Amino acid sequence: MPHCHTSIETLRRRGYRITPQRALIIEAIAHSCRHMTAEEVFARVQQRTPGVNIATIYRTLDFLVKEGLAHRADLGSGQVIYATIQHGPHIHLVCRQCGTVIEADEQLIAALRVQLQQQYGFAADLQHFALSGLCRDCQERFETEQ
Amino acid sequence: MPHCHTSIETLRRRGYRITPQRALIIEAIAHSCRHMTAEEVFARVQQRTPGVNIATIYRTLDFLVKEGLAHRADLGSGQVIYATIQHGPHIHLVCRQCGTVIEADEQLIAALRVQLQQQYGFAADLQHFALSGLCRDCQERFETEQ
DNA sequence: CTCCTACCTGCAAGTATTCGCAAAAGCAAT
DNA sequence: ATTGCTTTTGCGAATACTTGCAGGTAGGAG
Ligand SMILES: [Mn+2]
Ligand SMILES: [Mn+2]
Ligand SMILES: [Zn+2]
Ligand SMILES: [Zn+2]
Repeated sequence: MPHCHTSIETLRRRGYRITPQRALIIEAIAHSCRHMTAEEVFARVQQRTPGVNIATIYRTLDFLVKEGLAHRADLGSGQVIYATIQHGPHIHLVCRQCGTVIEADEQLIAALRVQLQQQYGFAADLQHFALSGLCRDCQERFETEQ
Repeated sequence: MPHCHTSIETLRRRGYRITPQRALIIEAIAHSCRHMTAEEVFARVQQRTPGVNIATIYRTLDFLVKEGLAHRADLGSGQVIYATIQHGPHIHLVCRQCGTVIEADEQLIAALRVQLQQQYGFAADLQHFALSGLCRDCQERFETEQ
């Protein structure tokens, strides 16, 4: 997954500085096919270059999200997860009762995306996000208990 | 807004104990027509009954969310906001570049709600939530900068 | 009204993340 | 290669929650 270079070039073109820390962090999330927590990125970066500070990890991940090169999602697990924009698009359905996570197809929100753009001029980040609610089992439990 | 009683009765019916702390917190969010942060709920509760701990505020607000009696939304302001389910349904569109918040009509996600229920048996909490993205101005800025 | 016990709360310590500031280092222009 | 300006980083402290645990209390049984 050599998408690191794409991201790095994009940032350079936009006038940002490419520091070793940024390159390492971009490489870390580009090489993971899954989501990563800030701590996981930190551990991987430390392996190669000890001395990078955890605050830099957080700052850089947030910077990449702001630049549209990474996604952030809070599934309510206590730690936020990050992924590259290459991470296949999908929605996480998180049950607020039991914590179960269902992965849903992002096609579901294709229509919503178009409407938000047309009615509000808002380009929503819907490639990778979390929705809270009740899973089937917990709905049934709620109904029987009233 | 005497919805406190409805919430209290619901909880009692479900077998939970009604402590003075819970009653105060329920009353606090029921009387505010807006969102409240945990700190704001804390301040209001303290006025009436000093001694209630901030941990109880957080635990109770999360408990109310889990029981479906309150909504929680993270608009990225640094503090999570809570509101009763009476709070009129709407979506917050939060720009990840400039932080601007647009309030959008929840009708936009009526179709999504139905699809999630049919395809995944998931009852999504879509009355009051936040979507991240780019506002019109920031989109234009991004395009000109490439 | 009193007792019992599971559920709740206060407290203090822990975790995840953010922020202010001074020093370090990209990178563009000499 | 050197300089200079501005961005970025490291560090330590602050913030916004969260958790473990021991003692307190709501509310049902007797
Ligand atoms: Mn995912
Ligand atoms: Mn709102
Ligand atoms: Zn569930
Ligand atoms: Zn914007």
